[in-house]
Amino acid sequence: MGVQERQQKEKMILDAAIRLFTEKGFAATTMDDVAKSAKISKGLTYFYFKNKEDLYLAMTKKAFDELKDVFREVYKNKARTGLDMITELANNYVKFARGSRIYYQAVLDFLGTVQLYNDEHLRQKINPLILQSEHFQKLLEMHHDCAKIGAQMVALGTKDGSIRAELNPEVAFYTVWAMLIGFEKLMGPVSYEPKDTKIQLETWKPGFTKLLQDMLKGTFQAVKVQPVQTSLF
Amino acid sequence: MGVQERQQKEKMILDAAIRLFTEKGFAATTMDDVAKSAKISKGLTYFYFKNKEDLYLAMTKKAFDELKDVFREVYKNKARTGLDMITELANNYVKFARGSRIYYQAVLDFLGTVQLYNDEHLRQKINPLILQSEHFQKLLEMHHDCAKIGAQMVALGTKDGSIRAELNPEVAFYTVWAMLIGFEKLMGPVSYEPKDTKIQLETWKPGFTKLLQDMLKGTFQAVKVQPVQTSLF
DNA sequence: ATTGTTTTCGAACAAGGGTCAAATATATTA
DNA sequence: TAATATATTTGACCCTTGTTCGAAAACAAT
Repeated sequence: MGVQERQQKEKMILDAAIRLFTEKGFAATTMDDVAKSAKISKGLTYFYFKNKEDLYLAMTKKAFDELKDVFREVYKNKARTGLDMITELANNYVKFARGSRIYYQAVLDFLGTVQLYNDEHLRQKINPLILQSEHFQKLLEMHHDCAKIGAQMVALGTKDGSIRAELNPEVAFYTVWAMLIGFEKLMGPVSYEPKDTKIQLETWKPGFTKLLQDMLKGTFQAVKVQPVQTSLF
Repeated sequence: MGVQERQQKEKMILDAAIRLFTEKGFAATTMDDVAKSAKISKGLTYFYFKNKEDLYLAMTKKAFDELKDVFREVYKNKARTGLDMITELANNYVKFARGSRIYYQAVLDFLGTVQLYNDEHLRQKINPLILQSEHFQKLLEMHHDCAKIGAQMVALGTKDGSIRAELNPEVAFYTVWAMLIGFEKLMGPVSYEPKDTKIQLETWKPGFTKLLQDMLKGTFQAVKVQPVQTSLF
């Protein structure tokens, strides 16, 4: 069995797993399910993957692949301002989160794990070796790649004047990213907000986008406009 | 055994559970652990709590209690601008997230759950009854309370001039909250950013805060202030 | 004292993740 | 080709752990 076929088989199993994770969630998916779905014995899945978490990490890698694609795809079309890029990225990021829930979940879980290992207290206990693992380093790198592309977009914006020149691209982009992560998280509760509340999905999304753009370009532009308006009276 | 004593006992168990969740994490904590730690039999824990998740939800309620306190505590001191309040809230929110990891984790998990049930596809499968459960409704309400206090702060800010008057308080506050959630999530990876990267924890935190404030007050205020400062020279 | 109710326990069940020795298939060598 | 080494595959089995349940113990009411 060549390397070719081995990877083929791995992919079969992983695909089955992802399908099941998507349908029933990670916890509710048993290794038996995966094996059955891939038409092999349970034991064999442990031949190709160390354990259930390993399967999840493999999926996480695919998730980051797709996420990176989202970033790259937006970055590709350079015939517009940096702010436009960021705006489109924001839209596509949310689309990605919605469209590939398990993938997005995997990405967030990874961020959570990293965060966990920053805690002195917890680093010892749970599983001290993950941080060094290949998986982990690779994922961290992919995350970093995304951030780099995003920062590039902001950098372009500062040059073409669509984004405040004084902003540090990395800092600004990480902040934008933070907004997106939080937006997606709060989306749920907002949908369940009682009817009498002023915030609703329909009002939040455009409001959020506006604020995001304001933050990047500043209200500086508005100031230039305002005097003109005042002078009308 | 009066209601008094029953609640006492419940609290004993819950406290034991929380202690263990904190130390070893939810997954690694067994019901045996909890029982042993509370000095009762395993079966009895199921008399007081429906199951392990019920225990977690009980903890989530306490988590939201504390979170609400964070909001209230900041809101209490009214002798300052709305923007100052939001700034302090941001600091305390992050402090809370760091200081009470499991509590914060529980809050985020809850948001995740809500989000899950917005998905047509998933709502059917996993557990269709949680949404209607008392727990769930109560938690949603507590979340909503926090949002209301936060929006109040922004509203104050729009009145005292520290925050752009044209902002919708609810929209603006939810956006701030989103930023905080994302900030905390991205904290981990940022700490692990390779040394050659421009973003580091030390640069991000102040940069983030600055952007948050810029977003709320716009650069408009800065324009008003600047002339005064300039005239000093 | 007797009966009913609440609390408590510990044994047992079932599900599921993970292991392993043996069997089967495949490749290599003589 | 036969024999041997290696790689793949299986299914039975172990072990942990969440959860259930019947019965004992403690307590309250009659």
